[in-house]
Amino acid sequence: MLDIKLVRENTSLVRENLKKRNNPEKLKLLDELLKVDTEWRKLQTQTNSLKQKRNQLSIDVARSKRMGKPAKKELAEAKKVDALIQKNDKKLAKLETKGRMLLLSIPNLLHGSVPVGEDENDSIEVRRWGEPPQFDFRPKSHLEILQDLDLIDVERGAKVAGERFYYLKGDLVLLDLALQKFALDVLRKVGFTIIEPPLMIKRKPYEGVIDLSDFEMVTYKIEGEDAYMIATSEHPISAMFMDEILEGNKLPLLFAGISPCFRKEVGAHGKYTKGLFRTHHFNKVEQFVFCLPEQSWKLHEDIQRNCELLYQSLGLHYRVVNVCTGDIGNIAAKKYDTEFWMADGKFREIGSNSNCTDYQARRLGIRYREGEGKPVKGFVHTLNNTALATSRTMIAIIEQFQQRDGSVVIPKVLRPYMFGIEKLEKK
RNA sequence: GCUGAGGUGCCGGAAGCUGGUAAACGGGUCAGCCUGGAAAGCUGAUGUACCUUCAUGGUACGCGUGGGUUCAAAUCCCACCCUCAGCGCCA
Repeated sequence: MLDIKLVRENTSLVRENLKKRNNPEKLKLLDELLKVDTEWRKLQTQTNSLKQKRNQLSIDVARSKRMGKPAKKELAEAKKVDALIQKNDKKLAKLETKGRMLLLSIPNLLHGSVPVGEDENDSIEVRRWGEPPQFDFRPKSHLEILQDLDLIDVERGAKVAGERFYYLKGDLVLLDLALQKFALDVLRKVGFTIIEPPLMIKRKPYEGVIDLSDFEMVTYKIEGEDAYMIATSEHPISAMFMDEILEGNKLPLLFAGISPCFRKEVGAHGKYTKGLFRTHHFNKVEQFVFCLPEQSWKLHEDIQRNCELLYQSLGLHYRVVNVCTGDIGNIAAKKYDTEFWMADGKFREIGSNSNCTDYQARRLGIRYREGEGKPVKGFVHTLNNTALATSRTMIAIIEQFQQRDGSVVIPKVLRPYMFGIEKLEKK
């Protein structure tokens, strides 16, 4: 959410920003927002003076009563004023809701370094690490390999839980756990606090974190309860300090969240969904940062380095993309996607790193001050970056390190976490 | 899940809870005075929104949240959230 004052006072800046996004709808919404806001302010002022009148009449009534005099005239007048106030209050509430919805739909201000473009094809590759693996045989997809090795059961996953659920088996489970522990160990060493968040959260904090449309498209709701399954630990962690004031001298707060992630994936039609790539739940270690505004751009690069360090230690071939204006979404001011090489020769997303500046924090009411007792200075900045999503990282390992005999070599750094196993192979 | 107590400012914490302008007392922070400088002391300020202005000033809102009754709600009524204590259930 942007600051409504910024929208009012610096409309041209907001307008220019929207033009870059290849989304003319949003410009219309901005105009509507300005109209609603003007109307709201006018009515607010009007209603405030009506309330002043009512308060005065109320005092008059009280005074008359104390002196034992009837106050018929004042009561009648007060009733009239009150009716008007109630009417206005209803209108105000409507305008306020409408204004808030509109304000929420206005996306964040983009950083100057974000490339302007229409869709993912206009995003710019900023670097590439490693070399694509060379095979002297036809490389298989991870799903083929895992099924050949009897490490996954997709059919029974579908029978019991539905499409895009699965059973992981045998050493593949160890690999999943090893990746999580490995990521936590690395992040812990560079100063992150490990967090295991609640896996279900209430509607109100969730509204502060995601777009309304995401409730339908992404999150599972528990029937009959005010509870939603989290789609990533980013959500409960960002909502953690909702409506709180943080001490500036204790920032930045660095959290390494670990949790399963639950996603409906309603809008996944036409996207790549093979095997473990896009499933209804997966495990993930996430980096989440609360910081001062002046710290966020450096930290954005820092946490990018962290996740790349993980992929490099695993020896994976990947590239980093600066996501363009048409594909960046509403919340981030700048976003890097990290994409890994798959056996069909294409790069696909393994993680994404967003600097949300104060956009998320304003919505959640997370502010900061320089120290205890000092006045509140503003909203914190928040950043989130995948450290390691196990499902996609496992795909990368399996497809990039597959062998002619159908086995898969385990990266050396993971072996201490899985009883020294060197290969996934047929038992 | 049940029973009981509670939720008040930047923080602690009291009174009001037989409806009539909420905030004693203590602490923090900021500004001013004092000082060679500081501490202490004294004085004032210290939430949000809207209008107005060069400065400023004015109004409304604010007692966990959302409703209701009333001219008027911290106070009365309803629903919900959370904390603590006890009981119950439970890996």
